[in-house]
Amino acid sequence: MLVATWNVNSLKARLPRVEDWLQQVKPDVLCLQETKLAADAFPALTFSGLGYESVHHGQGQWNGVAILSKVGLESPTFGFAKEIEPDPDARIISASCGNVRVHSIYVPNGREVGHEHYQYKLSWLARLKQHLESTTSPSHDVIVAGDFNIAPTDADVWDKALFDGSTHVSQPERDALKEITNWGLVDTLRRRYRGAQIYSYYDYRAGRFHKREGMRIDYVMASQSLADRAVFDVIDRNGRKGKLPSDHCPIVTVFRNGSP
DNA sequence: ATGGTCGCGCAGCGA
Repeated sequence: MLVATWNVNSLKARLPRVEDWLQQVKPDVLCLQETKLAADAFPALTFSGLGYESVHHGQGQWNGVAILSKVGLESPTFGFAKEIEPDPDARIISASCGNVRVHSIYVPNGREVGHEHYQYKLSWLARLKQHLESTTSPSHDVIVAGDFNIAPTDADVWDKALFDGSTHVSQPERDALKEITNWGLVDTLRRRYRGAQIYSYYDYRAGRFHKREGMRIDYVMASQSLADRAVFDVIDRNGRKGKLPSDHCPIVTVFRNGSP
């Protein structure tokens, strides 16, 4: 099963590229973030024409997450589980694709350390852990994929000194991420390419992409049973090239089929 | 050069 995640930075602006990418890569499951679309503007018919079922949690203008699947799409949920303090933003959607529980997430940016939005980010990460604990078990096949807006280690930013003291690298954010991975998730791409300077996001400004000055803040996280079957991981730099790209690359992981 | 670009929506904010 080929699973991918892509922060498209407006699905309206990016739809032609997403269509092309789907036809070239043919993922079984694609998690999208920052659709920036209202519910009634989501192009479900375009995706069904390409063989994909889809679900979308949108609010229009900002945020918005979706899951596309050609291996089944059952039991969708929108936002956090109902016993958890609700999120005013559309940042998480979950569904079962085949036998895998998939969560497409867009973690808040945080803006600046100490900012109100930074506290919201930490709170959101704690609620994500609660959501995982209350909706599924790490002993099952679980995917949490999306834009985490956290560089897990200093190897995940192009200039450690430049980011010193800013969001995405602060210890409380990294600790909150560790809490989530400790629940039972593996960053399969980082496991395969330990220490490699490879990035998923490049600021549009200053020619960052061409200078390879980015951050790795998007990942496909898999529970252990799935991670044991991960046979291929890649950050698709081609997805960031050419005309009208998102500022994020698609991330792809391939899992071998289950059972021995 | 002390910024640099997008997307939103139509000013200026957010990323």
